[in-house]
Amino acid sequence: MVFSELEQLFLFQNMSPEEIRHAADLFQARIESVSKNQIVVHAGDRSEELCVVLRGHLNLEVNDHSGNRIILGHIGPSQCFGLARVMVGTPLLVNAVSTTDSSVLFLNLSPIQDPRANDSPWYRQFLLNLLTISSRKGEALAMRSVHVAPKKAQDRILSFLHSVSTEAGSLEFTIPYDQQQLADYLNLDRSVVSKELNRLKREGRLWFNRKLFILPSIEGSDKALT
Amino acid sequence: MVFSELEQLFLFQNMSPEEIRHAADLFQARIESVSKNQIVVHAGDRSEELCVVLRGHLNLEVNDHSGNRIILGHIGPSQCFGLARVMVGTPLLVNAVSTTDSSVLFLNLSPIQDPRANDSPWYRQFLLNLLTISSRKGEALAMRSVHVAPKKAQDRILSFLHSVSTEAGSLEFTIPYDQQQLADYLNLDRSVVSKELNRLKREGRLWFNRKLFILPSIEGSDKALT
DNA sequence: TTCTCACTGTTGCATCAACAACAGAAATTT
DNA sequence: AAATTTCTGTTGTTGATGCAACAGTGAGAA
Repeated sequence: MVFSELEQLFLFQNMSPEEIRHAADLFQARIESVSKNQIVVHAGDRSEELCVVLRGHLNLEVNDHSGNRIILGHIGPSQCFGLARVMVGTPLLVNAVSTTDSSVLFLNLSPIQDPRANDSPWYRQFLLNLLTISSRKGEALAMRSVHVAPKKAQDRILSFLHSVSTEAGSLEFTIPYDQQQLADYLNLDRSVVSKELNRLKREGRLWFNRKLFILPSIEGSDKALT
Repeated sequence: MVFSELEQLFLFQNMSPEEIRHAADLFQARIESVSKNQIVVHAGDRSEELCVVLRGHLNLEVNDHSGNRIILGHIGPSQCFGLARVMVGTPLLVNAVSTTDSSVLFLNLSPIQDPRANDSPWYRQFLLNLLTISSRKGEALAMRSVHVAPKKAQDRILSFLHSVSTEAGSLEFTIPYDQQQLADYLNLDRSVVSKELNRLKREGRLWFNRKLFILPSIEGSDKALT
């Protein structure tokens, strides 16, 4: 177990290496390597483990009962998922699918509910970190809901791209999805995504190549992209 | 301030009346009454208050930049919202709109982040309760994402209704939305919702009146509703 | 009771996304 | 380098949804 990389995680923010070691011990921390396109955790899973991505990328996917794929979000390095099922006790709603080779940290949080377990001084900080993480996840889901809301494909795409641009703090950015995945994230057909992206490119309203995007500096006035 | 009703809240689960009093004091608890159709908290609000509905009903709404209304969810008695903005520090994404006369408890959570603030024994329990609440909110948002995903209006409606039925533990249940609100929740046009609901009723696949719904006991075999 | 207003039912039309299908380009693999 | 696979671009057709508009119904207020 390499503890040094754990210190970088937001999950352990404001905790000393010693405290992190305690936590890792209490929660039976283990690290797993997974190759591309594996289901890291299956929907319906009931284990009480929190999953933290150390390296690589995962998508959270639901398989509609009509067989369609819904992508609810993306989990990058230092982000995590699976908290809700520990706290609420419901089975995992999504498949967590690796889109690259990845390594994932698993923490069994069952002791978290046990009243006798902890008066450790770090415990309070750890709960605060979890709370922040959970809140961020909620915000991300709410943002997706907003991106998916517009009736027209163009508006959905632009809503998403502007959001990513803002988060990145730059007009040039990469998105974590290829076109098919973007379509599944925005609840659109892939052909429509391709069509609209290329229309926007033709009209000079953005430039893109694969997962790299550039938005014009001032909306509608910059023809440098054409 | 009526503390007795606070003891019923999940937020204060496993806390003694004394501890609840302490918490209410620390977080400057106050209760506000609001009449129907008021915006209880505006989108963009940056206060650090957690809001708990004591009586009445609120909807969480976003106003699309195209002027369309998106309903992200419903807040009933003992449920709460506004946690994310306290933890993450982002302005509130939604308007919280009362759909009935309501009373709302406000708790200023700013001290939650302050390390010196608390070694109170109840603090850990309070954080756990917040964590559970936050997780539930996330689950609700994820469920909505699934309900909104199907391409056909019928499937969205049935996905939502079955979900409410399951939560209610009964085939007879009421939904917290009228037709226009349901349409905004499912990202559909109201005329389509009306059309599809009545088609389903005609086909005996459900019965409804206003906000009351009844689903047949065995999918597709029960004609008692016709 | 009557009046008013909010909610619901229904229609026609135009539009846009879904779907299937294929061709070309780019990236991996061998 | 060649081969294979994955991703992207593009095209028709179809059908469902969006939209606007109005009528009917029921609930609540005066």
